[in-house]
Amino acid sequence: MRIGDAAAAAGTTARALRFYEQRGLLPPPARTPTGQRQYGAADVALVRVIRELLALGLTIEDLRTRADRLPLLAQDPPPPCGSGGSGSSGDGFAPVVDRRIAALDEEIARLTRQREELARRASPVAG
Amino acid sequence: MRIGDAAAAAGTTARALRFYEQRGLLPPPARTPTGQRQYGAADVALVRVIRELLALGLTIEDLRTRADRLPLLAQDPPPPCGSGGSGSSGDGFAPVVDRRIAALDEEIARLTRQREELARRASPVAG
DNA sequence: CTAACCCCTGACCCGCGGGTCAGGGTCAAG
DNA sequence: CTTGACCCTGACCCGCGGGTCAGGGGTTAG
Repeated sequence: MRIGDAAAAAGTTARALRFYEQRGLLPPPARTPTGQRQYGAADVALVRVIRELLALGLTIEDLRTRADRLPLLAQDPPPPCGSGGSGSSGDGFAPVVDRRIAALDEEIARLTRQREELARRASPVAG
Repeated sequence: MRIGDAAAAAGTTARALRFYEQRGLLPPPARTPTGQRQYGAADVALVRVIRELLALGLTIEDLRTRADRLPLLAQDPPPPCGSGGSGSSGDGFAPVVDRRIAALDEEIARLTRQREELARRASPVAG
């Protein structure tokens, strides 16, 4: 499977796959003798996981530092929960997920304050 | 008043004042014979208004297209309400404020969905 | 007069997740 | 063999509100 097909199968672009590889999220795939990247179904599943986590607001750097654990999340049945307390799979993602949730709470509160202040100015019922 | 003092009085930096001037938010001030910018109290008040509106999420472009109306907002008593319906002062800001509020609502909803999805994954009570 | 600070313009830098081009090589079908 | 679609790398571009640097000149207290 060449990069364009793999990208389409994962719902993204070839550029994104090269970018993830360059940033260390995606392991360098095998190459044909002429240098073209070759992907398999597992790679496509991995890319889907990466995009899902990015869409949830984790950063490239968050994923890069835990790139070795990403394939575990890509398996159809998530691995059985270990003794880890708050992780989604006993993996190392709990800290970054917790930080992201905290950042989201802060951001939501900030935007809510902005919204209220703007609404107050737009209709000065008591102001 | 030179730029550094005006910036400090408005709670920002000299760089920001030059930037606002370059983008057309702030009228070009008088200059000394040697080219240094000279500001007055009205300019400082205007800069305060600009920063307030930027902090509420309006863009440089939003303010640029209405730069002529900004000084009205800088006056201590806001001008009496005209016949304009939903404006904060019968000015032309209502449209951009409404758009910004809508954008905020959308963004808040998006972040809230992200937060819920992350929380769901972090503690899979019913995954 | 000199030191220390201020100001001038113009240009590049930040984060962040890629998009888009430029200039070339490769693959599959006709 | 040619054509068209695809792939390669490297480099610059986006938004956005400025920060920071570079190289030069102004200003003011001692």
